[in-house]
Amino acid sequence: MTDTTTAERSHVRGSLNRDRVLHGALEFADREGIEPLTIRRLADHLGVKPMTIYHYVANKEAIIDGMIDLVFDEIERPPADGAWRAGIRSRAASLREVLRRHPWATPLMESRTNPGAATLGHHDAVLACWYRSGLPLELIAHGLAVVDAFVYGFALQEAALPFGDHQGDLTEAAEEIILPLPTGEHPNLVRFTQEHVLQPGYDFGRSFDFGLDLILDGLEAAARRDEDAR
Amino acid sequence: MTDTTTAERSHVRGSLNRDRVLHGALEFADREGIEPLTIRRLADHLGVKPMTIYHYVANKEAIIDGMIDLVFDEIERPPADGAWRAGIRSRAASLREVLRRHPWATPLMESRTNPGAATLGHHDAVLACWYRSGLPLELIAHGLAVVDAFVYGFALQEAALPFGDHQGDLTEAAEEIILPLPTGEHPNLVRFTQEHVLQPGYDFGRSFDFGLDLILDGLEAAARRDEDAR
DNA sequence: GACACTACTCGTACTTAGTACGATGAGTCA
DNA sequence: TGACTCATCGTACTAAGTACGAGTAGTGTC
Repeated sequence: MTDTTTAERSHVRGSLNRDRVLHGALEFADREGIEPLTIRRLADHLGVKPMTIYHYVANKEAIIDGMIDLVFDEIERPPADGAWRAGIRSRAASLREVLRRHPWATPLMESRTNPGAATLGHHDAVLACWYRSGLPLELIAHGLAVVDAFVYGFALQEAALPFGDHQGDLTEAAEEIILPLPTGEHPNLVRFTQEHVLQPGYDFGRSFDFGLDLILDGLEAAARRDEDAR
Repeated sequence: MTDTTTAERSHVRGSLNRDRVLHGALEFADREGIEPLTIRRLADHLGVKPMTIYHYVANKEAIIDGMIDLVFDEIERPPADGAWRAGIRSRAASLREVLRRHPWATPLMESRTNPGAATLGHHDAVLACWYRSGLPLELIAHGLAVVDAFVYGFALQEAALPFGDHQGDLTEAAEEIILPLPTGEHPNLVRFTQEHVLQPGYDFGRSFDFGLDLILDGLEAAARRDEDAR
């Protein structure tokens, strides 16, 4: 969205720049996770020595701020026109997809105190869509909070699934963690695992569309009730 | 829930034990956050030297596992009888309250691969309540995922609010972050801040009950539709 | 009462982080 | 050519996690 022209390098001498640092960090975190992301390893990944990085960013915190802003930049914004419900829906779906690509980011998205341009722009565009709905302000605020809570929480749960969400891993993990439990102590956990999680075709992600539509339906119903009440 | 008898200390000599380590860590994290929680600082907090701690826990990861299990232990479980909706509702409210007391815990609740007894027991009790609802399995799975996603996501957002959620802090933060933005660049952000967030009596938390009821209503409606369809 | 034993505590030190400070060297322009 | 600039990096300091093994204070035994 915010187009990252590679322009501003007037001095071509340097092979590195802030952009490459941030994208390198993003790649690294996607592959290895955010905890293993250290300045030294990032430097290796970028083919430079650790201290070189500090020429482009103030410190590690600034790198994380920048990474989160890159993530926000990837999220599809609701179009400036069209039905609000479709806009909110597709933005929510996009947010979820982006968080699947960057599972380490979920807990950080709303907790950074130094929002970047893409972050602010994204939130502004989302608010624009909500405002366009014509819903009463109270409902807009509720909708905003509930939809985002749902998407972030869902992403948090998806991130906790044994990686890749390629069936096999999940099956394996379920069998390793749940089934060997002391016999009979957690009957419901075992039952649910066996008759649902371990069934062929099981897909946690299916609950996403279900939940999102459930929430949007509920909001529209509330809007109708609200309208009738005046 | 899992009652933590101080019994198993047959040798009274030691002033420390695993329990005190974990509770100390919990207190520390509640007060200072989880990042500042280091073995050295925890040792200070407990009045011992760092290496003493390792007599009671294998390593820092084990401390975090234990802390999360303590948090799960604080969550009110749905009672073994009574209406499922009330059980799910009060458990969700309790989960949210617990996560408010331990905001650092939210991202970790579902991502630890070494669940403790309280964690497993909690999930088993929640599943029991869902099963008691008599909803079709597919709906149970959706309900489970959607309610938890909502609560965790909501907690994540609440944790991101300038601490204490004592009005003043939030007002201050909103004024410091949003209002000084480049004039006119984020009209919706500014508008929403002014006409909603900065209004007297604003309370983000109100959206919790709204969202939770919206989801539960939606589930009941889906259950009715499902029943009619057979 | 002396002694060995055990459980707990801690001192020391090694490894891996973040990063301050200043040196080096390559290109640029006068 | 020499002064200047800027990107890169070497060195080193501080703070983490924690391995290893030494001290020590009770306890039970003869």
